[in-house]
Amino acid sequence: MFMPEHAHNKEHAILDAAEHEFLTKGFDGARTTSIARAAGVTHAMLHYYFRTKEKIFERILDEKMRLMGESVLTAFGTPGLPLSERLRQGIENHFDLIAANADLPRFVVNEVFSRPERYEAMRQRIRRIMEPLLAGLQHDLDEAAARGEMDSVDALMLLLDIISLNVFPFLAYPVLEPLLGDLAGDKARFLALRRAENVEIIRKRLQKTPQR
Amino acid sequence: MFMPEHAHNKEHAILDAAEHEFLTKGFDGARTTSIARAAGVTHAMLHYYFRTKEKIFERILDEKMRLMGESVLTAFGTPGLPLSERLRQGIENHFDLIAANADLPRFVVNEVFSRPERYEAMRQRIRRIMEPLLAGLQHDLDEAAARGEMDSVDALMLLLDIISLNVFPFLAYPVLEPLLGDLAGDKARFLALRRAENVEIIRKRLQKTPQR
DNA sequence: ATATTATTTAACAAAATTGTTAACACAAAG
DNA sequence: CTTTGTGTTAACAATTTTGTTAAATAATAT
Repeated sequence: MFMPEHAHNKEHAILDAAEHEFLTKGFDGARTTSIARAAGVTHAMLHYYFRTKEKIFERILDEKMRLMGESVLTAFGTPGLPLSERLRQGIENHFDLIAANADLPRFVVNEVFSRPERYEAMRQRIRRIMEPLLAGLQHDLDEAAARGEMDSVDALMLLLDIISLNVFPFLAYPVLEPLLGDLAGDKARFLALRRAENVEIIRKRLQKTPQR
Repeated sequence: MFMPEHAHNKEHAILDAAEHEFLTKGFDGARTTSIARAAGVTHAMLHYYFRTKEKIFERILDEKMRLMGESVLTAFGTPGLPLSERLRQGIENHFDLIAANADLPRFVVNEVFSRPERYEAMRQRIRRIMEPLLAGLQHDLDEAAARGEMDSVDALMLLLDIISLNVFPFLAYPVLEPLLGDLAGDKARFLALRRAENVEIIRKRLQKTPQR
């Protein structure tokens, strides 16, 4: 029976169960006993493998923050395309990545943004990921503006526009749902419309104001 | 010593302390003993006035949800102005109301959006507040579009654009802060820029695409 | 085979947390 | 003054929750 020794069955089962528990209930609402039950192990095993609830949580949080940063990078990182096309693809990729991890935004808002000590530890990582991306984007935006192809904008403001528009609907969906009228219940169709709207609003934001 | 009997000193002190505790820590993270300590009463008083932790929480949640709905209504409710001006004022008022209650969005995202049973109870209220507002806005948008003054848009999509853009920066501020560069630490200045950006992006969204 | 190390279990322990209760204080009403 | 109702306190209780530990079992190495 060969099995790579890093893939402890139970350790992995615990991490899977913990991910679900922490993502849906948050750190304070999560119960180690509930994680153990879902993983099919006694709760003493949690402590054997991870010592404390905090340590399991950190494992999950680290992974999710990495995914979050990665999603921004891979979404907007495609080079070799005209800027407007790169942005359109970036918005769509970013939207799709969030759609595929729809509970991630709320988790990050809950667990990171509300605890200064947690995001203190991530400041550096965030900067190292975002600053080069912003610098490159700003460079391209400035060039396009100098050629008169686009309105001049600040890269951070533009990225914040995009992320706000892409993320917020997933946070607010439960409250939105009763307002959707004819497309209530048809989440997929709403999301498709929303994705298109986000592309369109950013396209128009960058459009040069017509001279009159 | 006259004192309106509904203004029990301690009852009010408990509600104040509970508001702070629940807003900053959420239902699961909040401790009734901590609320009692902050209010300067024994924790038995909490149960005397409110029976259970749940009941105190509901009081706070109800008030905050009302404030949330009210903020949208009062922000966009000003009649008798041209639509573009009404929208500009609406965006600015809504932004300012959130800025004055900066911990509200996270609270609502945490406590309502993640608990189906909680927002189930609010569906009706949300509909009764939002549907007339949306219908009125859609009417005006359609008129302006028919006159050729504006691009044609769906009112719900437009409102979601605005709320996304206004709310998200407050949710994400802790993560944004290290990226602000020269205006890091100067939250007021960043928020002023952000408010202006939100007005501008919506203005351009509604702008008719130039014929070519 | 034996020794050593890793994994697993069940029972226990400590602390925290929400909620209850009986007694007490005190003002107002009769 | 006595009664009645409200507010208040301290002590207690029940449960939950995280974490520990000693003993049992399985795996691995010597």
